[in-house]
Amino acid sequence: MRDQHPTFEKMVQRLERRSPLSPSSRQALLGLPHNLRKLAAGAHIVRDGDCTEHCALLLSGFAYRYKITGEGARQIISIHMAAEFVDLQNAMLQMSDHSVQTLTEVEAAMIPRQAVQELALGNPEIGQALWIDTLIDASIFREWVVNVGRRDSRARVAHLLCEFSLRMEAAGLARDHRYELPMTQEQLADAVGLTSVHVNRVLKQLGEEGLISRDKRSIVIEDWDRMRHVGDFNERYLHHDGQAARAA
Amino acid sequence: MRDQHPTFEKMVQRLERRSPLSPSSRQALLGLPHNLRKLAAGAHIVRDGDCTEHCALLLSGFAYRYKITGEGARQIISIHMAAEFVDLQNAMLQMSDHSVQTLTEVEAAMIPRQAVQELALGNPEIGQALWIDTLIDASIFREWVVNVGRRDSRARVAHLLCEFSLRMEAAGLARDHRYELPMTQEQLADAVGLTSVHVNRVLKQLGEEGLISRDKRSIVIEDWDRMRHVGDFNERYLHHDGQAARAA
DNA sequence: TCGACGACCTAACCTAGATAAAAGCGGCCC
DNA sequence: GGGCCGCTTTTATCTAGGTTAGGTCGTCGA
Repeated sequence: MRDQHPTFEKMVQRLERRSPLSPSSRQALLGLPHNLRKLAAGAHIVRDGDCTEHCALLLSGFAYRYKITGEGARQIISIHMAAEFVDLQNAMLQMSDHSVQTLTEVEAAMIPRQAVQELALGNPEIGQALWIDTLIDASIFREWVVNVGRRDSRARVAHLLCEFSLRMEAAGLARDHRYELPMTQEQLADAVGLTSVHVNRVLKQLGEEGLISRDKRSIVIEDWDRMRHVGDFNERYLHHDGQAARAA
Repeated sequence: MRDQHPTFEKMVQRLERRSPLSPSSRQALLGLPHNLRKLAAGAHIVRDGDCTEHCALLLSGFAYRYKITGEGARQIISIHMAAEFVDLQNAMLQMSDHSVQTLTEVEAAMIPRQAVQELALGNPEIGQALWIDTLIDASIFREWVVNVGRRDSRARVAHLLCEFSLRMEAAGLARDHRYELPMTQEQLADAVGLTSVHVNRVLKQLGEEGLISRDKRSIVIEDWDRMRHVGDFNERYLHHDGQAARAA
């Protein structure tokens, strides 16, 4: 596979944080066959109903997962960033039940789903690491159900900004609660189940209260503790910390 | 393990619908060590923050997964029925990020998490089957994000009733869109992100429109097609159909 | 037989957030 | 330099669903 994109290394580190990997497993992951694709902002990686033949690993840029209701409303279900797999979900399930679209320009490694499956089946250590990775995705989905189902608009937006901040930092893409939000207010609205008008009001208010400041798309969380409180944010669900699974 | 509870067999069938299992894998699953527990309605199986040592397989009865917000509101995240694992999620992740409580009297097989992990690591076929099982849970979470984020009250309730109907039938617990709903209107409300008062309004309205009829907790969906439409329900996300993964 | 309790139901009123419509405001392309 | 387009911001108005409060009904236990 010639010289590997450096983000592969980050992906392996990400998996390793939760699940031990032997040197050979590490090599196997780094050696996954793939071809590189450059995608413009707004391009689709997977569409609802596709029978996916590839599993995309994001090498740079951002993407989001969404569904459209019968009424035509969009709900964004998760946001993904470099070193994350999009559609490990769909690599194992025959047909995609949702769409994934890029937020920014994206470089992605398209890995044949066969290769992922064979690796997971042939190497239980890797199988387990990938499994845990999807379990953490599921944990984030659960938190989003709560966010959208039971928090008011202020908390919803604050919660999303907090989640983003921590995930960006964990990915090495931000520091000091300061980052570039790669989405429009309309996309933000579709992520928290509000309208863009109302998201705008909330952002303004959070600014006036000194909780955040922003300039164009860049966000600074000025008062992390208060923001955490306003957003009812507890990072435990991200499972960023340590060992997820004890070795059996 | 003496004589196995018959629901173990159903659990194996459930897994087999999506992922092939050899006879020996089947035997290994049936032979999982466990002890039986009988739980009263309203008992906790796992609490948010617990370090779980067991993974519960529901043998009879119903349970639900939920989180409580800082404001004290409850969001129900999923409902589980016989032959389903609750907390396969938590068996692999160190600490539970949510609670699971019984809706009815429940018999559960408490399987030591070590045993599940060893089996998944030692037998990739089983590892894959369990992985896929959790991926389907995740797919349901995604649909719930949409339900709660972007559908109006009528559609939300209808959607939940449709999902329940199909899942009950798939589990052999119902027929002809007729079933016993094992939850109060308040729990229903917490599942769809509404108040119980409003759920009551909506149920009444669905009844008046001839979409459902009910008597105490028992529900009959009188007009499945219309109900499906009202609830914007597309069962694909349940992945009930066939092969989820092609054998590698 | 009488509470006590839990679930269900209803009605009157209120508000958070939706909707609609338009004005600013950069870019960017020609 | 001018026009267009996508995004943000704002204002005014409306409504779906929340809140509060109370009533009904069935069950269970004393």
